[in-house]
Amino acid sequence: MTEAVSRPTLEAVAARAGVSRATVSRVVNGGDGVREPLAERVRRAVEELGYVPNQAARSLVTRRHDAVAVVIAEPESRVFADPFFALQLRGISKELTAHDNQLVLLLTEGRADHARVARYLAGGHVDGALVFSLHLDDPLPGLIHDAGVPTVFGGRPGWGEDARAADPGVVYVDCDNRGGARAAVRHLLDLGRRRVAHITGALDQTSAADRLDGYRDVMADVLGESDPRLVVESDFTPAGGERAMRELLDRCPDVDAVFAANDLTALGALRVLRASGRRVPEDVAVVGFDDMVPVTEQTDPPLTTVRQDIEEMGRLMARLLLQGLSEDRDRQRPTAGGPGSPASAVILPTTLIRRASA
Amino acid sequence: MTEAVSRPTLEAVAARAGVSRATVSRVVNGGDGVREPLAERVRRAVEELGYVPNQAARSLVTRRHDAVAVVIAEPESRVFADPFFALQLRGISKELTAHDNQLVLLLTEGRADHARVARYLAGGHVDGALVFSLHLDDPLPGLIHDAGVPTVFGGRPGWGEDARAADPGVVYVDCDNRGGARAAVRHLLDLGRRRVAHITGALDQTSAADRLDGYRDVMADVLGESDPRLVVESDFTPAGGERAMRELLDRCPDVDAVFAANDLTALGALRVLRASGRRVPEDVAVVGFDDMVPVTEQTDPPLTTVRQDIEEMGRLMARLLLQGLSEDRDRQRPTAGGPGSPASAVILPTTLIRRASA
DNA sequence: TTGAAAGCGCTAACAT
DNA sequence: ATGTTAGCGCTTTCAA
Repeated sequence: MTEAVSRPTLEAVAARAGVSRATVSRVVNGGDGVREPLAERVRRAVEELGYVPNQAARSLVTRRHDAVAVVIAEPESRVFADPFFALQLRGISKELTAHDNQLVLLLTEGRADHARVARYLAGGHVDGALVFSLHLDDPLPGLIHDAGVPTVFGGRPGWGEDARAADPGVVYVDCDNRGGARAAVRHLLDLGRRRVAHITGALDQTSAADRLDGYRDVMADVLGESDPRLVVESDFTPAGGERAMRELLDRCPDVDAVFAANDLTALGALRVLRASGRRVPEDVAVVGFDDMVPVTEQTDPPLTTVRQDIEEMGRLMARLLLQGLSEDRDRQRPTAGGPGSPASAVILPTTLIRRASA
Repeated sequence: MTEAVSRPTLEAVAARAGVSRATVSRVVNGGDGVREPLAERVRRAVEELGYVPNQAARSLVTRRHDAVAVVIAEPESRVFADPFFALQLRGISKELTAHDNQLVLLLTEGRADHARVARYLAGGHVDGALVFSLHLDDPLPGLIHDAGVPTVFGGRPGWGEDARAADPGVVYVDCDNRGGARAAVRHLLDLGRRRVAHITGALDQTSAADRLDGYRDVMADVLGESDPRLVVESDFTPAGGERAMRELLDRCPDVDAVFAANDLTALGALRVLRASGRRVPEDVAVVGFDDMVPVTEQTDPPLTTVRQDIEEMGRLMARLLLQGLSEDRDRQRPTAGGPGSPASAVILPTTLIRRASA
């Protein structure tokens, strides 16, 4: 264990430079209003002593932390098996870093942790929060709201239209799940497929629900009523995809296309299709969602999918939050949301990426 | 954006409960030395006001933060494509949470970020640091040492025996890379294979170097001098594994076994082997390293590999750090390392997991 | 432009 | 057992 020494204070720097603490403080924080020769002396003293401001003391008076919490609420930790979160984190980290903010990661392993997270957020450790992967009945939004921390959600929060209307200040970033799903299904129909199935994601998440809606939109539009047996519920994992695909082959052996709720699910489906002797795309065409390149380019055959720019979503969430924070500071009052406030939802577009699987 | 309100202070709670700030402080921090009726009154006041202690103020006086930085120094962000980090993070997060510590994640996207990280660590935001994925010429250990933050490294730091000797306080957790590699290669030889190749990891990391050493140990032992063309340098990624395997087939078409530096590499190798028409394990046996179950169980054929308990490593790193911190506090002085100090290296065992690929 | 001084909210001696 | 008080290191009026 490396040693931890007590660091010099403003006071020490001031003494060394022969000025007051106030002057040192000014220099350290941008230094306007301090004449050059003096400022230089202070800078040298800072350098010589290796002075680094004590953040706790600073926060105590400024009430800023330059830190943002990232809350990932994935009970049955799919969290990291899925590159999805990783990519968002990357985007967030980049944006925060660019604005000299720190990232405090709060992983919740289930209900038990919610109180802890709420307490932390209420504790005023961070200036704001970025929250992911909410589920329908998640108590977190309520707790976070009560904690009074400016928050941006990743993905449309799912606590119902009523609550949504009651709290118009909610800000979130999402991709056009429904539109992307429509494009995928339309593509399959354009290919001449008629028995187009859908393996859903975890339906307690809005992304999964929205993709299902998109699928239904197009099926209903083009084919009139669609066969409900063609929809199998799953959970965004490869194993779930396998299970679902098996069930699908069982109930509808004549299926000729599958739209999977994400690439990981498609991966599982592909495996089962191959094992069952079906050729992709000749017998069954497959489309995924997300476009995790390491996955989609290396499946056999390479996966046609709906791309969303996940890293950009992360970056955008962070940007929105920081922007909101600085606006709050400018007007000395937190934003309450409402019509005049920053966009309360940013929906990123999706693109269909054609590869060999459909 | 949700609103942010100004929270009640100790003072307010004290007023409401009709006691002094000190008493409230005592109750809030465990409450020994306060008689029950009073304590109860305080607790009620806390409850009614929704009081949450201001962490900045507390840290200012206690010099504790109950927060630990996790530094992941992976320049060319393989960071999240590889479940490895994710698993470690999980372990760390669990352990920290159990001890009411927060996790501050510092991702570095290259050299440029090192100064920032160093500044942050020196800024006294966190009580300690957990540092991963160092490379041979990494300046980070030096910077961290200068910052004077208690640190535990993940994986044997690689800055040479000299520096290592100069700083005996270095603590790290690693798995028995060399021993694991030996077991893998011995297994292949036991299978009767004689042209056993090794696809290395990124050799600027000690884990890769140690696995290579293990391979060489056994090859030299059993076969005497081994053919250097059987070793191909790679980088721990699937794409790297593919490249390396192609090169290997090129130079040694008679190869009958491959020990890959990790599972991801093995994945790439398997693909190339299949594409080349070789059967696994009949023509070429393959062994990986790590045992990322989602990968190893779903390759075709399932991958024989050397298991290390990655999550446990993370947990252990955190535990070691927290332990060191509390000891430091007990003796009022940071640990300087040395013989009397806590274990300076914990090496976790590895196990060979036999599946179908070898 | 610079300095003096008053806190920010909390803990920890020290009194009582 | 409880209260009083003195800071922790910093920013920020307010005077000079």
